[in-house]
Amino acid sequence: MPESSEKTYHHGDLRGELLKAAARLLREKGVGGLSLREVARVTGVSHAAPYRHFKDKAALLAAVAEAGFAELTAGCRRAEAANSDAPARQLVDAGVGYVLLAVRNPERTQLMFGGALAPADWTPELHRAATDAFAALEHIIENGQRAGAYRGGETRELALAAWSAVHGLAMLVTAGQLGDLAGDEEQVRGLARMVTKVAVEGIGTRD
Amino acid sequence: MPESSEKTYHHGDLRGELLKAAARLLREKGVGGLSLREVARVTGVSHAAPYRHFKDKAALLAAVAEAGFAELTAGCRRAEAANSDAPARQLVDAGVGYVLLAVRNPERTQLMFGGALAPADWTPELHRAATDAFAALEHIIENGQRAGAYRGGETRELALAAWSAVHGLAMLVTAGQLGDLAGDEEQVRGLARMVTKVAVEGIGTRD
DNA sequence: ACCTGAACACCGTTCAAGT
DNA sequence: ACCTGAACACCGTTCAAGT
Repeated sequence: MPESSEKTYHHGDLRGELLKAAARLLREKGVGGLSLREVARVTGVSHAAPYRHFKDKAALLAAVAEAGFAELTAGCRRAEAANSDAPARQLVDAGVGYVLLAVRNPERTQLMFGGALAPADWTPELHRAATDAFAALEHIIENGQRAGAYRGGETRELALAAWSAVHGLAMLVTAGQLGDLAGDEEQVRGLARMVTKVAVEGIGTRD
Repeated sequence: MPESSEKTYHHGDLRGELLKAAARLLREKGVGGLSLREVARVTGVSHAAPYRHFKDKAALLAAVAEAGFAELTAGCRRAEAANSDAPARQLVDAGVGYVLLAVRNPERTQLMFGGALAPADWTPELHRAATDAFAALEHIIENGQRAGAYRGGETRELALAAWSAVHGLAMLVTAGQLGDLAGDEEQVRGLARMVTKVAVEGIGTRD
């Protein structure tokens, strides 16, 4: 509640406020329970106002998902930078980070990967963000191949195998398929490390 | 359109018809586009009638998801039976079957794992069906351990690693994250085989 | 026992109109 | 330029009433 402008039609950044409110409501009520009207209500604006800033509800959700992919990419790059010359550790760190990020934002993860956003609702920006995240992972695999830690050949395939393993665990945990692990971050970390290590073994040299 | 009963308040099996209609609409319009009112409309019954057979919309969806888990379990058992004394082949077959089943029913897979069903909406029957599917996979891993193909120790952990890999690929494909592979079943089969083999290597003996 | 029809409180989206 | 308020066509769910 800024004292300066009192009520100058929401001091400029309605778009940003809607985004923040949407992220919060998503976390609280889940993707099914989030309504555009409530986002507007909570932001203190009429239910038609969001349409000045987003084409429709899906566009708002796409923007939230985009931020999620950006965090995934950043985590991957951090893991790479923190373990130069240790490709296997790069991959394990990135994998653990991926799963932890998912478990800390289960509803957003469902939004990103669960099909709440129909293919037609994927904005070009969202596509870019998702592609970037995969590229960051692929880069880590490439490092490992160059160092002779992983077998040669199709980098894309090895990256897909590693991604699948980590992504699968993340989805199983966020869906609650493995029991209620949401609180027990240490256990999640352990499972993520185990699964990622199996992937490292699986794509490793020697055969 | 049976000629016998003409219109005797829908010849007995409204529950079954609703289930069938729901499965069809789910496939056609996705989990977000499916409404209980349309299920009723398509079945030729008033929009309040389904409530005689299902507590609410979530209960109907849960029943559809349940059937999906049952198919998963059946596929696993088929893969096991078809490859007795070849544990690695059991796992690869089961994995490929898992991914193919998902890609053939993308919307149902999103329903089963995508979080459209809130935790509170998981019926006991649905929980049972999901647990059974994991148990069927675990059994295949156990075979491999007994045969000395996989390393000893926690069967649950090895099974989780394998499940994560296969599940991750299935979710990435059905979410369209890997491009539009829905049509190209041969390519999906190839990717599934590759990912499952990496998992077999990863949990294999020798280190 | 099983289904209907009206009713209620919500949605997403559009559009004229206000400042 | 940016927002409002009424309107429209939908929802899920409930409940008295019909057969």
